[in-house]
Amino acid sequence: MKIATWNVNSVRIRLSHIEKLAIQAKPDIICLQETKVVNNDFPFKYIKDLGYKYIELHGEKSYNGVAILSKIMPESSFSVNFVNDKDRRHVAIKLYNGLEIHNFYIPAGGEIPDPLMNQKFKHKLSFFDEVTDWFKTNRSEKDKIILLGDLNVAPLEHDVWSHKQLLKEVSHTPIEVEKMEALQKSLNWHDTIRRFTPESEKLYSWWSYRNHDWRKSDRGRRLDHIWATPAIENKVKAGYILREMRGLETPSDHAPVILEIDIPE
DNA sequence: ATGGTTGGTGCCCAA
Repeated sequence: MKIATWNVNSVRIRLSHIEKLAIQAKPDIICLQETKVVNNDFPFKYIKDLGYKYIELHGEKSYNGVAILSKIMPESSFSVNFVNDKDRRHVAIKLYNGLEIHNFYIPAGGEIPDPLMNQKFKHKLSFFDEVTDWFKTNRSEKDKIILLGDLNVAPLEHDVWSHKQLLKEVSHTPIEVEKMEALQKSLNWHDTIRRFTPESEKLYSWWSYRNHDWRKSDRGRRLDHIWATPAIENKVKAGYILREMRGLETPSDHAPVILEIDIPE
């Protein structure tokens, strides 16, 4: 199986980009974040014509929104509204082979990394706490689960272009990394992408629109992740980032991340 | 220290 995650920053304006991913990488399942559209206005026909007959949505107007596009029929799907608010940031599917996939769009957290001064940062930290509790309460590390999406934290020194310059920047502050590590410990999740690129090597999935030449300045961050429980860790065959998709015409600021895993459908 | 760009919206917000 091949599974992709991609923050597309509006699904309706990125249809040709999704088509390119579908044709070139041929994922069985594509998880999207920041679809920015209510369920009724989702471009169903275009996506189904690409071969993704099964579409699970948790969308909202203008902001956030997640989707799972699948060639394989899911057994069931569900969404959780973490931090008890209206944000649509999670959707999950369970397949007939027992594999469960959780697609997340974790809050970005605003500009100021202080939960007392900045409600958005507080929201982000609480979101991590609730997701951690949810997995501890409802799932076990013996379950076959993939957790993926735009987690909006670059945890490792070489997940950002300058560790030193970003220590006080939201996405790379010690408190956020601590929250992410607590989530990682909840089910002993494995970072499937870093297994294939040594921690000493720079690896990014996002480059700001605010750099004139993203390729030249290369001031990226690894905000998008794919994790697996220990139960399926040994089935993982490959994990990588499709950097070239950041260089398409009118691109998303994120690149897709791909997992190849040896689990029969 | 500041500003830089994009998307969806509606007389700016969020990233």
